[in-house]
Amino acid sequence: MARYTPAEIERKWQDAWEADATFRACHDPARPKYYVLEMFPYPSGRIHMGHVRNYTMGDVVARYKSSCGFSVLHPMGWDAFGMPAENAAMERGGHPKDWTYGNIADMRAQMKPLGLSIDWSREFATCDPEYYGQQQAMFLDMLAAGLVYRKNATVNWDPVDMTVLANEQVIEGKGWRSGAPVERRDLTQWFFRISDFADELLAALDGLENWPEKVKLMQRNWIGKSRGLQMAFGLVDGPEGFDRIEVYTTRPDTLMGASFLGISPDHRLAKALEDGNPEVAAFCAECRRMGTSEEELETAEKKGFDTGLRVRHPFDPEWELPVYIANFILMDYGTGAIFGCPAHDQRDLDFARKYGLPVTDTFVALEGGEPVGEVAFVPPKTEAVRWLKAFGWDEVATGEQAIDAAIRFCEENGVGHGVTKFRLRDWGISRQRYWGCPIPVVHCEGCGVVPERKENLPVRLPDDVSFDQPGNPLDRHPTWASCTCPKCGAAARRETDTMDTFVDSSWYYARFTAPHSATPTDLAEADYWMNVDQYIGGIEHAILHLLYSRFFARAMQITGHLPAKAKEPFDALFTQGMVTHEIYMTRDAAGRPVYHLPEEVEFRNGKAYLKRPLQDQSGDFLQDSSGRPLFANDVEVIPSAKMSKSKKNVVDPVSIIESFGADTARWFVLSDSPPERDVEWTSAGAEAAHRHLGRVWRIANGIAEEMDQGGGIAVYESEGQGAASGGGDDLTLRRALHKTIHDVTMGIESFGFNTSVAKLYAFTNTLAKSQAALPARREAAMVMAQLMAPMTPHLAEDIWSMLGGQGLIARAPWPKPDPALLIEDTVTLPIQINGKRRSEIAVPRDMDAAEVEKLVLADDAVLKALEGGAPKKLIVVPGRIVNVVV
RNA sequence: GCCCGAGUGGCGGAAUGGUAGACGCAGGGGAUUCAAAAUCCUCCGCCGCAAGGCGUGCGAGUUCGACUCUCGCCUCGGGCACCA
Repeated sequence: MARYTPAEIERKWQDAWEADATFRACHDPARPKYYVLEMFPYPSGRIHMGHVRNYTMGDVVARYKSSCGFSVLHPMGWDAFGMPAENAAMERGGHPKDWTYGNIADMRAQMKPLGLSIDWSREFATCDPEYYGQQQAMFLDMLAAGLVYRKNATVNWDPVDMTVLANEQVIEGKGWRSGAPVERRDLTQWFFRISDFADELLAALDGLENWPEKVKLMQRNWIGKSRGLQMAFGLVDGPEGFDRIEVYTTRPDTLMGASFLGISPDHRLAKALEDGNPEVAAFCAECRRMGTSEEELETAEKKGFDTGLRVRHPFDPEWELPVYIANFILMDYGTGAIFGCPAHDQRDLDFARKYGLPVTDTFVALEGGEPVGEVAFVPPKTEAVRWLKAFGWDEVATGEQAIDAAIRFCEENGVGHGVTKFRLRDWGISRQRYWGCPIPVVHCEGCGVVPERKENLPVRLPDDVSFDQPGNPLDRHPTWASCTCPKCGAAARRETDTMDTFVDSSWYYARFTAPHSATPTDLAEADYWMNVDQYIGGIEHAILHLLYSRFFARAMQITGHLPAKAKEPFDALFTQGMVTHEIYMTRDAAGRPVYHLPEEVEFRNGKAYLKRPLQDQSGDFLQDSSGRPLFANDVEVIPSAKMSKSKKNVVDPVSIIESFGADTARWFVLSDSPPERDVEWTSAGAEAAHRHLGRVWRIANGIAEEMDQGGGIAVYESEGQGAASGGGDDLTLRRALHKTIHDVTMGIESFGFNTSVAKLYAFTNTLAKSQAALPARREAAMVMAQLMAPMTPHLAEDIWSMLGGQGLIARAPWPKPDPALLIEDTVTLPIQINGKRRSEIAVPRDMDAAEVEKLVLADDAVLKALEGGAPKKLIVVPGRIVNVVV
């Protein structure tokens, strides 16, 4: 008997699509367009199951929309700049360019067998000079439009490697490679003025109806719009040039509870004090040894240094407060200075207890009203509290009311003014690295910073670089930075910083609409294809990548590279979960964990064993603490975690495709878990998926064989429609089929792919057991193949073709359910007694409530529960449920 | 530390405020087979002989009815501006 052979049919149908150019995106004004985009991958060298899941979801949408008559754009590219290429060059030699392009070739070869409906003619990598040259052109346009500027910013500096470190390269305050304590250092860097757009980026979130609420909320919090009071505390005998400290606070209502002033170690005053005082200098230096990440600042022990300076409270000249330099105050936010109100802020309270500062309650809870001890009293601003120190509002008022009144009071008394501030900071894009897009400016002694001329773009990265010494290879390259000033022609020096790789990924979606245009975009193409109708990617990009892209779309509109309608580039966003796997661990003689790949482990009687004893790199067998070879019954199974190389819990899609085929991998990653949640890869699940596809194929093949015996396809062409009028088993099958069309379609439309898969499983069972006539079963199998086509396209084509379908299933129109077949004549009404299901009755769909009540009251279970009495209440929800309250 | 999310059988999960556990995995029983693989049929939340009772992380609440809504906890995961 014929068998399902994925290796053969997948190759066959991929060739057929290729020959047909099925997935070539076609600018067809006569058809509505649909742009589906998955976040493009970083070319690490291997695709992983997360990629398979991400791209399969996009492929389902792309193929489905194509069947629905849309002209679909579904491109793929590579987010190809970034640190791993340089790390590889440092660790293993070689060149980042070779490493990256080699990885791209490998990953493309691994991806192609998945049978994704991608228009590969639009492929590009962000490290292509063609791409980054256009990015440089846009940078120059943005510079001319005033969207880019330079200022000082703080970086992590490794004093041994003489290099700037990324936050992830700082481990417990030390450089990951050198182990040297990291310092903070100020460098002049390029910034995009994203904070000018803060209010708009915030307001426009409301219009993004098809974005997940959680992503919008995260962005709202990130932008962090706040209304507060900016005011000054007068210094008592401050140093020369300092008579006041400007403070921004969102809680001016607690001003009467202030007990100290805190300033950032990077504050102008702190720097001035450092000069004359070694102790201050030492404290600030210690603060600067911390990393730059917010996480590190917030979790570090809160420390302060009493400057000895005092300020006067604005409401009482006799009331003086100490001024501390504190390690947790960011210079970038507000004014770099705060007043501390320990009673109503936990961090301030911890600080006050540590340094023996007073704690003054300004309000207490309406009930209870205990004074603050070791836990600050921080109720929601909407909660009414009793004020002990109000100035200008009622004794009982909410925080919000008090804040408004406090701002008003302060403004009236000339103490300060209400201001709106944003947490969002400008986007620093300078990176002191080689493998990124060069910033196209020139430093000229006479003219200063001069933009490169557009005709000189791209400013290409030099190929002759080495990574065998510390520092930025561009900076120490003997000739690359030497150039002439575009303005005066004098000898000048190129900017050696490159751009943040987030810049690359902030406009690639626009480039896909015209990937080979000689300008960053082609407005006619952008106008047809934009916006991205469905964007799909990981939740880890919820804030930065998506916010930067939204900013870039606006900047591109201002500089004429995108039409106004593309201001919000992603109409709909879907964030998918990760693929996880169990971790298999043993311990070596020293008790250190040793991790094992899934393929090294086998299961017997529910326990995990190693297939063969472990060897180390030199081939010696590893031993456990008692000297036995590490082998059987030593494997500890740790619950699922994100797949990572270090834990070896990775499953290689290539080996899955080789043993089961792409359709099985695709079917599996779509089944089981809802797309937005993590899915656990299990070999049993993969085998089940494969078994099912084989079953579907066999059912279809059986129908095809019956057809052959009955005279071939032609006989059924004319009878196909006749199936609709058949009664009995034919009708039952067709009802189930049309219900399945409806359910699967709804599942795809709502990103409930797992439920679509479940409905297809269920329908397969129905079809397998159906006694319907051959034409009805043939129709059912063909429609089922169509419904499966977005998920398992090769299998679907094969079934379509063996049952006599015309052309490619990829080009067949999506089936529509017949409404008449969706309505059941009889419905089963569950009967609840006091909310618990106790019985059920079958009634005609449209029976009126009074009739239903009569039947219910005659039901055995109801009679028993009533014990002869009357029900207290009888609720009939027509067509759904009945509840009897006794 | 701050922000966001998720918790349902042995496992992954399903369920417009209306039959909790669809569908799949694992497991039990059976058919087929010399035997096995493959395939097919069937049972399967927990306690209980049964009647019945209990069940959606924990504790309250709203409702005729709550996995679903509200409040308070617990646990796990993601993000925190130079990883991408």
